[in-house]
Order: sequence, then C-alpha cells, then structure tokens
Amino acid sequence: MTWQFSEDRAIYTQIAEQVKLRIIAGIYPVGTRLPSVRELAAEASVNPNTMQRALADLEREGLLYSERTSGRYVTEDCEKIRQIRHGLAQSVAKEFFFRMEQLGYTRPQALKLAEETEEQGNE
Amino acid sequence: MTWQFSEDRAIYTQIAEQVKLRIIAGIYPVGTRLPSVRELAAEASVNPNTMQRALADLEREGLLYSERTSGRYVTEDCEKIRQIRHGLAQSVAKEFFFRMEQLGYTRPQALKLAEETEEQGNE
DNA sequence: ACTATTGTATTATTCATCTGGTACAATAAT
DNA sequence: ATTATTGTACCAGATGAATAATACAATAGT
Repeated sequence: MTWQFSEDRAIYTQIAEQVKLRIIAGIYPVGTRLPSVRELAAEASVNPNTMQRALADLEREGLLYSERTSGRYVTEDCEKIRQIRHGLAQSVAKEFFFRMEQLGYTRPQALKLAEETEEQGNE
Repeated sequence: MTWQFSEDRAIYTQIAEQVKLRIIAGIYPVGTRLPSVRELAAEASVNPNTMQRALADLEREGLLYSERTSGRYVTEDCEKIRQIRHGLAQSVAKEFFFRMEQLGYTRPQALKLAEETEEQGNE
C-alpha cells in the first residue's frame, strides 16, 4: 500500500482523506481491523502522532472505532459508508461544475469538455 | 470585491489562485493595472507581505508584471491567458474523473452522475 | 503471572506561515 | 526640488503542523 502527500496541505488531513477513500473503495473492508497506528505510521513514513490524529478524525466521523487494546476497526455500518460515498461523489460533481464556472464554462460546456477529456487522456 | 479563505491551506496560495481566476475571468482585464499591494492587502484583510508573496508567484508564472513605481499590471499576452484557462479546465476535468474513480465510479457512471447533479442542485 | 502489543497522552523541538513594523529605491505628481 | 505612492526587502514574534522521544493503561497471548 502506497502513500503520497502533497506539500500544500497538512499531512494529517491527507491521511484522513486517503484512509476514508480506502474504506469506501473496500481496500479496508467493513468490520476489519486496521494495521496498528505504529505500523501505518511506518508504512506512510510519518510520525505515529500524525497518523493517530488522522485516525482520530475518522473516528469522530464514525467511520472507525477503536477497542482499547486489540486495535482499530472499520465500522460495520455499511449504510453509513454508502451514504458517505454518495455524498462525496455529489461534492466532487458539484465542485467540478463550480470550478468550471469560475473558468467561464457553462454547465453544458463543462460536460462537453469532460466527455472529450474522457475519450482522450487516460494516463 | 470579496475575499474568502479556508483554513486548510496557506493563504498566499489561495490568494494566488483567486487572482489567477480573476484574470482568467476578465475581472482583472488584460493589460490593466491592479490595485496596489497595500490596497489589495487591506481589501483581503491580510498582511501586505502575504499579498506580495502571492503576487510574486503569479509574476513568476508570467501572468503579472510590475513596473517599479507605477504599479502591477496584468500581462497583455492574451494567448497565454487562454492557454492557462484551457490548461486549468483540463486539470479540473481530469481531477473530476480521478476522484470519481477513487470512489469506485467508472467514467460513464461519473458523467451520468454529473448530468443528474447538473439538472438538480443549482444553488 | 508475565510479556508484548494496543491506543493514547505528554513534552520539547523544528519548521513554515502569517503578521506587524520598518525601511529603502524609484518615479509620477506636485 | 519636494512629496506621495509604488514595489520590494528585512526582521522579530506568534501560531500551527509535524517530528521525536517517552510514558502509561489495558488486554490478548503466552
């Protein structure tokens, strides 16, 4: 499992984002145990405190829960995961239109450009 | 002219981004003079140094140039502005697909959801 | 009972960002 | 010539992010 960070945002927010995506994508399946904070931190070449902070955020959101000494687990609430997935997709779509409109594209123009982009660059 | 910043990224990067958008949108038209660093800083409730840093970035990118004492101007290179606009639009479209694929949507599914989102929420 | 592993808390340090204040050089306006 | 405004540079301080190094409580495994 690879971890990549950009430098323009706090790392712990990027970690939280990526872990959330892995849960949604099923890479960390429902109900399963995550690697320990220390393992994940080593994997991401990050301080355990930073990893801890990111995971605590997801816990607050209800996507994770931790059992004191056995480890940290993905929620078993499939419906919650579905909702978050759908909510994120909506946000992504809305942000797409918002940004395109900022650039002076109408919504139909934005869609047209997206379709063209879809056909071409698949790298 | 209003300025809004989120707290998850450095302010000067957000300023650079917003000024770039204003140039592309024609709010700061080609060749015109910008308000002074101090004016813009006051307008955005930001330290002049922060504004200066953001504008210096755009200068490095060739979107602005400054005449020592008369002020700072938008480039007259319309073609450059067009290119940047188009490049940004491409980036936005690619990022849209990238994020949707991370959420487990295929490209056609992503487009479908975008079309639905387009019809509905226009707030 | 003992040990190792778990999440968690604490403290100190480094670093970039941002602010605030000041200063300087160049020149347009007077 | 003088003045005001321009971009620009510099420095000190405050804040938050991230690292580093520990330490502790709880419990599963032995």
